[in-house]
Amino acid sequence: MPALSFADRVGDVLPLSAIERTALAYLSERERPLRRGATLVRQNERSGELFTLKSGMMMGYVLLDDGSRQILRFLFPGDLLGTDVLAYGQAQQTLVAITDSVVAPIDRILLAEAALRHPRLGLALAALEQAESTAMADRLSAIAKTSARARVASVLLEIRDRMGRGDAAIADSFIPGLTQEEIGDAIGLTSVHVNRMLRQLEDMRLIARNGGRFTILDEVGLRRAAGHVDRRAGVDLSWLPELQRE
Amino acid sequence: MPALSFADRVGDVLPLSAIERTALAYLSERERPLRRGATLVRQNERSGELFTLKSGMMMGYVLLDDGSRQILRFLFPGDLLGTDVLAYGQAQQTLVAITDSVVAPIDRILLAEAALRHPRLGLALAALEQAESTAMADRLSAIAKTSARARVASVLLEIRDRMGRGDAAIADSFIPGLTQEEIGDAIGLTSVHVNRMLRQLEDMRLIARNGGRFTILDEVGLRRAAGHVDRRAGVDLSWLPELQRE
DNA sequence: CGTTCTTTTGACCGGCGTCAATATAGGTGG
DNA sequence: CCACCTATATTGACGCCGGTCAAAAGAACG
Repeated sequence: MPALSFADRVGDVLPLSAIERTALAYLSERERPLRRGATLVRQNERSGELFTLKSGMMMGYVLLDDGSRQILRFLFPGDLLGTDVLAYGQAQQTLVAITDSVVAPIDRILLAEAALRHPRLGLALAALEQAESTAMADRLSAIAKTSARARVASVLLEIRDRMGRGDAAIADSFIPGLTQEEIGDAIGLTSVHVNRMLRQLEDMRLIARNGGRFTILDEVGLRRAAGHVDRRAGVDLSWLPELQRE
Repeated sequence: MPALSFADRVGDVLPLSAIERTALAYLSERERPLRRGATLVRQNERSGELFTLKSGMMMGYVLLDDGSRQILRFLFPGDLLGTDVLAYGQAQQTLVAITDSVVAPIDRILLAEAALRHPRLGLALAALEQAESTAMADRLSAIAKTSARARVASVLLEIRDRMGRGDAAIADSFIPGLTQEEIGDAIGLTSVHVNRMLRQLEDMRLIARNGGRFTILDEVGLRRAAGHVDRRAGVDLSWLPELQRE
């Protein structure tokens, strides 16, 4: 089962006391459904909320001066969205639903108050931000140093892994639900070249495609084609000192 | 004057009470000098400390499977280094001194205890991490979408801006102290091509070079060549609710 | 004052973007 | 349920940006 609520996500990182968990659950009681293609937050828009993605799939991107779009991350259930409102007065990226989705809004002031009452939450947030930074560093390295084919293979594996976390049945056959243009905007390629690379991977018998459905035929080979992007260790806050006052 | 201590850096983001400031100052009392080229932390090394850079210039990089190096960030006085030990048991990047430098180590357990006693610190840390993520997103976008010339122009401007923060006299003439290979490793180019782009910028009368010294001849032109990398807003935590218990 | 690192320049070429044409799918109104 | 219409996918031709290889000239350092 995927982590769906905010409390679950923080709890992945840090064992929460019952009191902490209750405080967090209180923050994200509401739910808000989004249609495919709907914009949740617009870049540079002033906002005082962040969100948890409860179901569906979304993306965060920035628009560059030349009008092109850089997709920074794909978002899956359990992910925190729009955390930039913690540090900035306005959103730093646009958040759009790729499929029909449900998010739970969290008011940043309520969140801050919870963190002031339960100080471990602030550190857990810092750790989650750190993990996000590290993931972004991996993507940056991949874009800067690896070939188009490796990047396409890599993004396929990532999507599969992250979709699969919700449904173990999606072992090696899945429907990304992304256009080739979106894939390209995420990894710094044109849609035309993404298409060529997908054909190559197909010709190499690493994947098969049928309609929108992808099947991984040779996971080891695909992973090798991706250039061995070893997954980093998970967040670990077990070293945190205990301090009563709960 | 640049922010040099950890308390100063956090204080940039959040007005600190005297008690908070004292608690932070206590964390980074020691100093540790580093020779040019010295490695402070090695990737994948287990560590329980983070650092503030008090003087000098450093860089953080990762080594990729093909043996190449991706420089993730250049570090200047006031910056926090090695914050990944907060979320991970081991360092996620290698930290090396580019010039002779001085760092102040901060024990992560002591830092965590301080944050548990002064909860606003945890949120400030989260905000600083968020800012780092945003900066990395900018670099990723630049590497993915802009030309080699724009990236070189951009990194020159960034280095100048960040060096200049320490010494206002360094308005438009400065010595980066980076090899062209290091510049290339930061922006995803070979040193050969960095050299070609520097020559182009010189031929365009945007910059001049003399030994290791760079002079910006036409800042507007250089900024245009860099592709209008608009600086994002600074971190702002003024919305944080007050909550006694200090 | 040699040795090694860095810079500089030229020749060459391949990966990926651009442009364009066609096929296919999805979605909408009638 | 069909006709139309737009978004997406696919493929080919062509060209350029930036990598690779190589050689030589500085520059730094013991």
